[in-house]
Amino acid sequence: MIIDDKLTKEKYNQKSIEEWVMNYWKDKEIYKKIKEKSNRSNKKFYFLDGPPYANAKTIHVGTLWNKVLKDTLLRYYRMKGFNVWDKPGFDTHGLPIEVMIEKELGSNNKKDIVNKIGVDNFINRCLAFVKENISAMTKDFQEVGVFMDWDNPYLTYEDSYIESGWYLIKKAYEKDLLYKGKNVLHWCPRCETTLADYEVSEYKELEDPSVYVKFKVKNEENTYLLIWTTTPWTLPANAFVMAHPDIDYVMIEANNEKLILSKERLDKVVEESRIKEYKIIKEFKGKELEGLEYVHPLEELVKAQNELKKYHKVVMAPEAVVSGEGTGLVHSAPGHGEIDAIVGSKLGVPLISLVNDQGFMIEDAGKYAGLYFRTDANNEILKDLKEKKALLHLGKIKHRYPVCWRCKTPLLLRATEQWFIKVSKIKEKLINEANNAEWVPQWAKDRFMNIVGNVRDWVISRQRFWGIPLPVWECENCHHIEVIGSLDDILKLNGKRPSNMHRPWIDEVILKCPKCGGQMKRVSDVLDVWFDSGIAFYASLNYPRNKDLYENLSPADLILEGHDQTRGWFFSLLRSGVIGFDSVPYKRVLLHGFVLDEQGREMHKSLGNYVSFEELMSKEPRDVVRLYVLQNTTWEDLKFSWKGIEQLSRNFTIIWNVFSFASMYMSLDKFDPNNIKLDNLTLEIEDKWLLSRLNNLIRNFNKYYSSLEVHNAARLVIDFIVEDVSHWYLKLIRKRVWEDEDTPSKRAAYATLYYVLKNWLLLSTPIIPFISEYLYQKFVRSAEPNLPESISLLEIPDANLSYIDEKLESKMELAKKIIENTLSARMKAGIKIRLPIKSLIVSTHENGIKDIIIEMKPYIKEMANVKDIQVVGKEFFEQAKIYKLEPNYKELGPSFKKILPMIVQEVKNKEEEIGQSLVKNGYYELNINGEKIKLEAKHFKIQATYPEWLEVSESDIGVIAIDKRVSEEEHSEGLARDIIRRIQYMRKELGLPVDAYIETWITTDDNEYLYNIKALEGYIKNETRSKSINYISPPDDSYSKEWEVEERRIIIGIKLKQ
RNA sequence: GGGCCCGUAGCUCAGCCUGGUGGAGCGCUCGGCUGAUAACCGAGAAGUCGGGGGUUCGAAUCCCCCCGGGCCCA
Repeated sequence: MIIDDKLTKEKYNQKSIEEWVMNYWKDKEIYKKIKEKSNRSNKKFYFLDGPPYANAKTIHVGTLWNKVLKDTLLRYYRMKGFNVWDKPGFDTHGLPIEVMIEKELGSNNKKDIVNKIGVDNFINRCLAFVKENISAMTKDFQEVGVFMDWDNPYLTYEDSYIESGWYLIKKAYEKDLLYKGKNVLHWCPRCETTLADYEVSEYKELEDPSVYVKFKVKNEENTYLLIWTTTPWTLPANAFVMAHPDIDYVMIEANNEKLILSKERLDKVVEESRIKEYKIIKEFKGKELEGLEYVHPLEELVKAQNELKKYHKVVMAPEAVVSGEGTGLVHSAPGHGEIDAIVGSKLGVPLISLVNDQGFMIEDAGKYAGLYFRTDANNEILKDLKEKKALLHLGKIKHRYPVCWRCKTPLLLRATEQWFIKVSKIKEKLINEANNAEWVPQWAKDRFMNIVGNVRDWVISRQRFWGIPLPVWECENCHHIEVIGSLDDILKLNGKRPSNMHRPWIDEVILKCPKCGGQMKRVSDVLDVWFDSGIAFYASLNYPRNKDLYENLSPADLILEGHDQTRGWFFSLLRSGVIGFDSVPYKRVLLHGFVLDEQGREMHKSLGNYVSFEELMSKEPRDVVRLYVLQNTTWEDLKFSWKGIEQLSRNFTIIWNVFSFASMYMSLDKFDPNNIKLDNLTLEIEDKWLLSRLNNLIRNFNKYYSSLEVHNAARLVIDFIVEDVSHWYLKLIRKRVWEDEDTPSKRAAYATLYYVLKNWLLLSTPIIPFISEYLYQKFVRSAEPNLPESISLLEIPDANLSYIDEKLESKMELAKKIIENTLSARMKAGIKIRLPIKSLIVSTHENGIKDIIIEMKPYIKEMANVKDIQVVGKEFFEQAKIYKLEPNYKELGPSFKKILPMIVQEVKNKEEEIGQSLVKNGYYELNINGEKIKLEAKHFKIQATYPEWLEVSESDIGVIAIDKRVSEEEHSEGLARDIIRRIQYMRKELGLPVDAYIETWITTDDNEYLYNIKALEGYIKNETRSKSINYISPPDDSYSKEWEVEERRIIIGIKLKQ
């Protein structure tokens, strides 16, 4: 079938195109058909989707970028013949969702959930909420054309997923990696719950005591370590003092006491404590303090100190010593500080917390038992320190202090019992396995390896409800522990299958202790929500219930997420992979950036710079949005700008115009693309050039996709259609397709253009699938109806290397350069393009260029509107140069004295000749009164110019000049073009078909002008499809118009010739 | 405080790995074109390549320090 003209008649509207395509895909079940085709392939590609957190009804623009990036790669691999695994996922558990539901149900704390709401109600509400979000988010993803298996996502709340999670916990247990221990976490004493890191996000300006406390050095008279704290209530739990080994410390004497503190802080401490006089006794590095023992001032008042006093000495902990505050000596209570706990655990210090769930000091706090930590306990402790003369100074500080974001109660750090996985034990294995994955960009791997190298044990337990239940049962009788790996394990221990794997139902499962036969109950914790997504690599494949699938697909060929996931998901996958399977579960990782606002700040609703998905999609077409995010350097942040999108969208008009142009002329000439073999046609140079460019594009496109440089591929695809096809090729073939006759040259142009556009559509499909599908249907498939139903069912080709001709491409580049230079010379000379130029003169210092110019002559002539091109040697311009000599009297005077006026006269007469010689030889000999006189270059200021008629422009190719002399004939040719342009304009105004013939009338009162027009009648007739031109006033039934052309009045009339 | 990334024209960004006279698009000014026309073409103005130091014959590029922004951690 032939190309039809539907496209030409259609007005371009990207949004309605996209609606059409959406409906088409739906009606024809295109995704299903793509999957069927993909599934037949035996080249597997396991893509693992990082599950977005299902806590909202719409997605963030960053999430859109994430999925579009995934989509473009999946589409690419499918069109490269891979069997692509594309199951999407959603992350559904966790505290943030619990809190949202709590708010909705009016719950204030954990007790409310248990007593007022009921855990079962609460969980059901969480589940319903998450389900609503998942379907809303799915709609958003589908909206931007993300082709993934949306009917079969993996959901972390499903029973099968939970069971898969248990598998890993059991694995860890079997490998002796699971243990129960203490960990310091933020705690809200009102809500009686621990808060995860990401919940500690709200701070308040609060006032606290700022105190310098003296810890007496053991066995030294009157010598004290000076520590600083804003939390006196932690002093009873003090275990040791931390110092920095490399910074300078001093011992000073003041008020008959010796105090040890850091040199840097000395001035500040002296000032604050109002010490009037002191002297420095000693100066030394912190290292020297190591092991120095001290006596705690409250030792006798606090029961727990009986245990803690064994550890009272200075330890080296550079990570704990912050410059710019305190004294360089940090009081450490491992039960109440994060760094303290880490340092303490290395020393084997127990994590002793002296505060209970409600914030009151416990019995072990001795004298302070029963007092609330930040108020009564603080006061009582400060009073005692004063009494014991251990308080150097008591001040006040206002600082940012974390508060509970629900009840605004100040938080405290507190050691609690938690379940851990001993990741530190498998650190070496983690490092080895991490090394097996490839990262794009490469620097991401450095970042990752740094994180892996600093791994700590993993706290997996949370005292919450909406999460994977910790599969640990404990015997009430003998405290034996069983770790359950599956439902089968439950049945084996006489347990009943729960109706739902979540709390509270799972808590009702009672097992029979295999040791003593007693009742075993589940430990009430749930798992950290990070656990969930970390097991996706096997849990999403229904492992271990279906082992084949996992064994066939694993490891994942590709994962890709934002760079914040380096420590997040990428790491948790590695960790779970090594715990459960001794290997890294992915081969390649691609990082993408964040979407920031135009100034590079994070988008926040409160900052007013937030762009919602809804707003974006209502304003911009899908393909434009896709291209916008995809062309941004993938791993760098995207500074979102409406203007940027706007600019990018202009490319789409060009794409449309290219196809519209093609379909207009092809349909006019009834071009049938079926059964055409390019190699059988007589291709012109520009055809061969475009075919070379296309295949170079295909080659680079494939290269970029396989190296995951999607942005480079996207830029290339757009550049090609805009620069090579639209701006260059179409211009070159205009003359050829405007011919009436059916010439082989025209056929070749159509065949080339069709081949190129069809292949280009294939490349553009993964990036902008909507317009690609549309143009495929309307342009390609309407002529080749036997092609597959969707462009996505075709394959992206490999480059046909035989078409690539680098030499030809560089020849074209050269021609372009010459044309540019010619146009530049025209500009300077003020000769518009309509006026033909008689001669273009090019001199070059490179051999070979001459041949190229001769070969490319037709293009240069056509594009620059020149009649002839001369290639000359470089001496041409040297000889053409005219030299102006300005006498330099300072030099001439002393040399020639009296005869100088005669010399100057003579020089004026022979200026050009002398100038030439001075430049060439450096001297010129002159005869004055029979006397030989040697003139040198230094005697003149030499200025070189070119003759008037030559406009010269110099470039890296050589020197290019145009002959500015425009003949009368050429001038009138320019005038003829003026006429032609106006007739064309009128034709268009009348809405005449491109191929219609007309009759034309021209009158003007300028007879000379009319004469010139008459001389060019043939040319004008041909260009305007005029059957005849009459030089009388146009008849009434014609369409006529009065024009002004270079200050002449001209009346032109045209009429359709039937 | 630590690790990594980014900083190039008014704006958005290439170039940096592998050192050799600073680029593109948009915007701006001027001009042109007119059967793809809400398109297109040309010219021009515009840069301390974040700052400083080093290596080198030569640094946007390699090294060190600092400043600003981002992510992750402390």
